[in-house]
Amino acid sequence: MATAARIPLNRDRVLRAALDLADGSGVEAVTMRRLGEELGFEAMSLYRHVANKNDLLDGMLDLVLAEWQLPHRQGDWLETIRTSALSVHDALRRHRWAAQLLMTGSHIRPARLRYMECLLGRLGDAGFDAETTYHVYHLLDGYIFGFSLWEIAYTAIPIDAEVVSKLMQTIPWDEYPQLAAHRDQHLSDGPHREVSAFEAGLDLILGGLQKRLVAPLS
Amino acid sequence: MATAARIPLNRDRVLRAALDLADGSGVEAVTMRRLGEELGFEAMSLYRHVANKNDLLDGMLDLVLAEWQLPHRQGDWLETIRTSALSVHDALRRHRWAAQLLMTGSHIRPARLRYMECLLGRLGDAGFDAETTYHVYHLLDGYIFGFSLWEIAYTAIPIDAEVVSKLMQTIPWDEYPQLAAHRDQHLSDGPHREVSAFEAGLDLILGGLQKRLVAPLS
DNA sequence: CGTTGTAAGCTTACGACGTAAGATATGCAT
DNA sequence: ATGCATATCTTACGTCGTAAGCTTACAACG
Repeated sequence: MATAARIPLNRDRVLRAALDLADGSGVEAVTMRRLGEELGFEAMSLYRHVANKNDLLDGMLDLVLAEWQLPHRQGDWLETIRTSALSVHDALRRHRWAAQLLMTGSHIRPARLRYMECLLGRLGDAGFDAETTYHVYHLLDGYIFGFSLWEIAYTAIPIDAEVVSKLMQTIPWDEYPQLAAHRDQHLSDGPHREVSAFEAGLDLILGGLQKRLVAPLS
Repeated sequence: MATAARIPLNRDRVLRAALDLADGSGVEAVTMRRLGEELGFEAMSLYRHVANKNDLLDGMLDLVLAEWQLPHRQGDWLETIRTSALSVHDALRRHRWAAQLLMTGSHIRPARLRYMECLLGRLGDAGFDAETTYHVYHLLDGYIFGFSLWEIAYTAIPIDAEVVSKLMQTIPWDEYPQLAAHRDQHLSDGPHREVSAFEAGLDLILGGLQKRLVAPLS
């Protein structure tokens, strides 16, 4: 660390170090002092390259948003939106902290706007009228980001032996027989390991939407 | 405030004051010092009634979870789950900060476990086999909480004239024509005001699930 | 060569935060 | 009056983001 320390700092180095730190230790570990230490500089030196902490977080978020695949305007609309949704889901899973940042407002980034624009355009091209597009957009956006957020919240902690034994002891399982059975399914290997609830729900929604599109008055 | 100050403190008073403070000024305004001030006591006095800040947040969350309507085990399963989902959605909208707390783990409360137990039981009663119940549970839970979370994040700021004018200036709308149209729909009155995307998506999912239940191999 | 301007990094300090440790006050049983 | 338990307050520590100002390093120019 000491050898590389004197390579001068720049915004990109700061942002990538912050991203690595967040990936490894969670976004709450990203403090100016800790980040400075990681880079071999004093905390206040970072302010030469980043306006303030919020700007730092924005920059980190931009790096994640760059991993999204936008719903482009050619090909089957169902397939396009499906692929894009999965890429968003995956990017957020790779950087769990990003979901938190997306929620705590004031982080509306250009890439996010571009995503919205593309999705809205794709829905219009698919044949939805303006009124329907308005609702379908909210539905899809809410599902894609919401589900991802929730899933991330529940898989934030890696499930090792210690966590399992703690859960086993903390919760009065005899009061919750159904939940205990569900827990066993989680802990056992089996066919359910291969299925993604996110994909399943997405397909239910997309399937329903397609039916509405073909026969809107049914 | 000074007159009521000498009514002795108790856990319930502390929790309700914290809830009011969070409802009014956001969960980030709930600091021990500010909360003490609100009650007319010193910050450290609160620790007689609350183990630490995490315990305080847990207590606040319990008050919100008490507003959830569990999916009971009689009547039509679709209707039961639908009603319960709407009650969760509404409770979280009433206390937006609660969504944030639900996400940042370690806040698994008994009421949340009871909710899980009920929903799992209801799915089993409805006729889903164990394997399907496992996935349908994840799907519904992810949708209900996820969508609510996302919706709350995007409606956290009350939309007044100032916010609107700021958005108008900040965003280069000519780069995003579709988004501009969507914005206009938001700002205009019209039939879309009456429709809830949350309900629409929920119905798409529940409808799809019912079809699977009736004809699982279609 | 010295001088000087600028950018990069560092030091110190302030007011927030959660909370540990211990001092004080209040009320009640003896 | 005395003793004790409970409730409240005081002081202090280490964390955070960051404002203000200082020091260093280097390039341009005479």
